[in-house]
Amino acid sequence: MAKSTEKMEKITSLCKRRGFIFQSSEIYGGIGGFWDYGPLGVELKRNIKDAWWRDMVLNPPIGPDGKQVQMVGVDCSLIMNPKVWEASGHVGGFSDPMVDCKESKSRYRADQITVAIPANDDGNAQMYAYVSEDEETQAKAHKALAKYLKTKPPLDSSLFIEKPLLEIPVELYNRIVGPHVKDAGTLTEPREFNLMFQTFVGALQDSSSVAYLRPETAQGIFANFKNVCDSSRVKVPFGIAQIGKAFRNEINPRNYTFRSREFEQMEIEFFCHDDDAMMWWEWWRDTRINWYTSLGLAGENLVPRNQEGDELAHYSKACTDIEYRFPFADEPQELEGVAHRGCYDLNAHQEKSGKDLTYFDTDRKERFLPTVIEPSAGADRSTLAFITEAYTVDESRPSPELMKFHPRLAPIKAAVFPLVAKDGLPELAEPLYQDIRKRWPAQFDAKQSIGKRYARMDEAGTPYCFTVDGQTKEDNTVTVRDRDTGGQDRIDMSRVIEYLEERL
RNA sequence: GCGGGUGUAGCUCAGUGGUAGAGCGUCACGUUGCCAACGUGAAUGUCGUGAGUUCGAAUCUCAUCACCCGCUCCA
Repeated sequence: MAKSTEKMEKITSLCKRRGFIFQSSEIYGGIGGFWDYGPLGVELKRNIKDAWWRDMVLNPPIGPDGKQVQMVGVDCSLIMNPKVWEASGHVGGFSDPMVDCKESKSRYRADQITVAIPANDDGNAQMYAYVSEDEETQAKAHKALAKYLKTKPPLDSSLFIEKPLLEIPVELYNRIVGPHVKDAGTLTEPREFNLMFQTFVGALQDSSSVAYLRPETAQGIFANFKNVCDSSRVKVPFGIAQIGKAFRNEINPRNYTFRSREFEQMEIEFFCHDDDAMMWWEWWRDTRINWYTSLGLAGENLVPRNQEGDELAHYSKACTDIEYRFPFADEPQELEGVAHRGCYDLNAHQEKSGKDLTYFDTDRKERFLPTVIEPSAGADRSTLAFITEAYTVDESRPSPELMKFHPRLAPIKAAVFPLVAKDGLPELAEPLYQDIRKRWPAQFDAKQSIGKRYARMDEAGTPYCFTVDGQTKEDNTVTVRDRDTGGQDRIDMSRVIEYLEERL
């Protein structure tokens, strides 16, 4: 087994054991692509989302123009008018039924397959499928059918009929020879490959009530562009941010929580004049990279990658994927995309809705459709990256596994221990604990040996442990122990809050 | 979606047809008193799920679900 796989298994095991991440509905055998956060995981993820909101929305860095960056937030519904997804391009084009060929591993659009059937079909005859309007596979199918009918090509048109694949009952598929194979029965039944989750709005479940769980949070922002402009006194350039759940029916969920079917996004749509767009794009790219770095995703594992040429959407001028080297893959995997989207989205919604979404810039005396820069981050992917980055094995320690979370992200900020559970030490430690927990998530532990308690906190990633001992009774000092070094300092008990404040 | 592997206690795993196990963790009591210490005791299992074969299935067969690995896919 690869070393990296072993590391990933150690991480998943610790995450389960300590209550970071559980498989969804585990007692019923789980469900593919869905995950739950446990008591420590929910704090960690919440800290990540809070840090993002604080650092990007409430107090973003100074902009590339030297001015404060205007940011506001929204929280949109998961289900929107289905026309939103028609405008965005998520419906249509990708909802065709597909058939797979088990033998050739090819995948075809079912409505593009034609089947040649012997005219004198006795109920057992082989049928030959080809890709409609594809001369090569058509010729191959006709030739094979001629051979099957024991006649010489060219095949007489009276000897066979042709039907679209979708008009042939699925029960007969075992008699169909696929376009790129020699034997019958390799085609699967047609399946929908639309990755959007469908649901129904209202109690009557018919086609008029079909709706979708959003596959991204971005469209709620675009749909509310005008509302935000009209209600919040923002002026272009400005950004709208949203954190929320999104859903995609991933064909193949994999790699722990990385490719989940239900996931949370942290998205910004930043609206600016096209003239300034590249400047803002570069600024957001750098800002986002710095954000990850400042919270501990430093070094070689964080890899910005510029999309080039064909990879870029046709409307996009630039896009950088911020990627991370996870232990489960050789190639870095995307945490966030910082995309220059032109005015594609607003334009699409303007056309579909018939509503004017242009913006009048009073400084420029110009009416235009703003260009959008979109830093779109995965909250669960970031969480997994921070977990992976924090996971450390130090064989020289009595308890080798520890989580080196950045103090801002640590689920528990501090722990308070009486060195022993007697001699009045718990009574001394208790008020300190009560003091700390008013400000930060903290734990009190008087059970078992002191070493075990430190070790437990190391696994949870708690950066600081305060221990009340015999000397506390004499001079009111406690020891503070650092998670990463194991080193200890003595500080006055009255300085503990101050000590934490300086570091959190 | 295809192929391979795995599934037994919270975690790691042993258990090849005949009473459900170990280590670690958890809890209690005692001891100790700054780094998963020691002793004693305890709790914890739909053996992934469902069918089948059998007098009898964790074990054999089939199906199914989940996870892992390699392809594939990822608008």
